[in-house]
Amino acid sequence: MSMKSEQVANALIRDVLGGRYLPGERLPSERDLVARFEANRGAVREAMAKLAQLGLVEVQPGGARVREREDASLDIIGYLLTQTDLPDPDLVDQILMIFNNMVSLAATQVVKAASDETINEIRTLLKPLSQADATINDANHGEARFRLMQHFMLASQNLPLQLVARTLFNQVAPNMSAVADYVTPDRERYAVYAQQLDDALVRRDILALRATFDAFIELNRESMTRAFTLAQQAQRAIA
Amino acid sequence: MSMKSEQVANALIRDVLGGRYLPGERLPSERDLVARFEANRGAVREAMAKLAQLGLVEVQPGGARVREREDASLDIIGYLLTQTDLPDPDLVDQILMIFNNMVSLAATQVVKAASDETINEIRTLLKPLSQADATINDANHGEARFRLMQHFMLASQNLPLQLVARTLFNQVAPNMSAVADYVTPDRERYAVYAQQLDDALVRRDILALRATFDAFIELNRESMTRAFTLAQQAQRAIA
DNA sequence: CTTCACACATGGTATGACCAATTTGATCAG
DNA sequence: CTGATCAAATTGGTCATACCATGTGTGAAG
Repeated sequence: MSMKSEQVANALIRDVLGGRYLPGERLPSERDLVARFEANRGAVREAMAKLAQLGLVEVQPGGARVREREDASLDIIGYLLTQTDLPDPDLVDQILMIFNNMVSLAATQVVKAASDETINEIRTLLKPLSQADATINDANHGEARFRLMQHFMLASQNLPLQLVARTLFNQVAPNMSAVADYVTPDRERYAVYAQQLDDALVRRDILALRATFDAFIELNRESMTRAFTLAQQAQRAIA
Repeated sequence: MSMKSEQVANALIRDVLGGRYLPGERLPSERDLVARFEANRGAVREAMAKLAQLGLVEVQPGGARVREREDASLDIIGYLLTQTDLPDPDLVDQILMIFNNMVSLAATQVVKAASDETINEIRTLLKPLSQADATINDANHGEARFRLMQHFMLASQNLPLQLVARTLFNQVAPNMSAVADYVTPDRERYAVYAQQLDDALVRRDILALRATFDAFIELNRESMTRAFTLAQQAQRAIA
C-alpha cells in the first residue's frame, strides 16, 4: 500500500500524459482535487509538487498549467512506458539506443584513462561472454552482460554518465518484465564481439572499441525486437 | 522572492551535497527542521519530498536517510555546479561530452531517416557556420551552433534523446554565465567541419558524420577549456 | 467596445491534532 | 555481560481549518 499523495500524483500523471489535460490548459484547483480524490489538501499539494518537479505542470498562484511534453523531466519516461499494458517498442528502442551509447562512451573513457588493473578486471567479466557454448543459461548470460556494462560505467569515473545511464535503466527495467522472458541472446555472435572487445581493450584501440560496441548495440536491438514480437504474439493469444 | 518550501529544499540540498549529512546518516526530524528554518511542517514536508524525488534522501516513517550519490537523479547536477562560485571544469567537461554525443546520436538518426526537406533545413542552418570570415560576432556564432544542434534534436523524433539533452542543457546553462564571456570560437576550424558536415549530410554518410562530430566535440572542449582558464585568471585577479 | 476596479478563486503558509510505523531504550532471561 | 524482548517515545503520513497575498474573471463605468 502506497502513500495517498503518491496515489494522487500517479493518477494526475496518468491524466496529463494520457491527454486528459492538454498543454496550456489549467488543472482543476487543489480544492477540487481534494474533493475528487477524497484526500487532504496537503497530500494534493505534495502530489502537485511532484508533477511540477517532473516538469509536467507549472504551478503558480492563480492556478496550475500543463506544460509542453518537451519541458518534462527524464523521469516521465517510466510513466510513459506504463501507460499501455505492453511498453511501446519504439520508445524502448530509443531508450536502449541512448543507454548503449552511454556505455560505449564510458568504455571509451576507460580505454583512454583507466589503469591496467581496471582493464584486466573488465577482461575477466568479458570471459564468460566470449564462450559460444551454452555453459550458462540465458538469464546468466544477461546478467553477465549487465555486470560488464555496469563495470564500464563505474570505471569511467564519470558521474553524469552514470546518472544518465542509471536513470534510463531505472525507467525501463521495472517495465520490461513482460518482455524479458522472451529474450534469447545469440551466444555465438556475442562471443565474436566479446573477443573483439577484449582485443580492443588490450590494444587500447578506441576506434575498434567503438566499432565493436556499435555492432554490440545492433545485436541488442535485434534481440529486443524479436522478444517484443514474441511477447505481442503471446499477448494476442490470451485475448 | 521564492517560496518557503523552496528555500528549505535548497538549503537541505546544499547540506546534503556539501557533506553535512553523509550517506546512511539520518536527517533531523521534520519537527526539528521546522524549528531550524522557522517554517511550518507542510513546507518542510514539501522540501523533503523534493529531496526524496531527487534521490538524495529516502524518507520513511521513523526517519529520513541520506542515499548514495549514485542513486541520485540527473537533476542534482545543476546543484553540484552551484556548490562552488565557479563551476567544476571537469564536471562541465563530462556533461558537455554527453551532450555533444546526444546531438551526434540525433544527427545519426536524422541522416538515417529524415526527409530531404529536413536535411535541407539543417543545411541552411549550417551555412553561417561554414564561413570563416567574421561576418558574425562570437555571440551569434554560438547562437548559430545552438540552433543547429537544436534542430538536429527536434528532427531526430526521439523523445528520450531530447529529454536527456534538454535536461543536461538546463542544468549547465544557468551556471555558465561566468564562463560564457570568455568563449571565443575558432571560426576557421568550425568552418572546415561545417563543410564536412554538409557533405556528410548530402551523401547521407553516417561514418563521415560521426567522425566529423567527434572532431566538432573536441573543438568545443578546447574552446571551453580555454574559457575556463581565462575565467579562473579573472577570478584570481579580483582576489 | 474598451478600461478599470472590485469581488472571487487560487495557491502559499500556518496551527494543531491524530494515526501507524519505526526506532529507541529499558528490562529481563540466559 | 550478552542477547532477546517488549513498551514507550519519536517520526513520518494524513487530516481539518483558517488566513493571507496574488492572480483571475466579471461587471460597471467611460
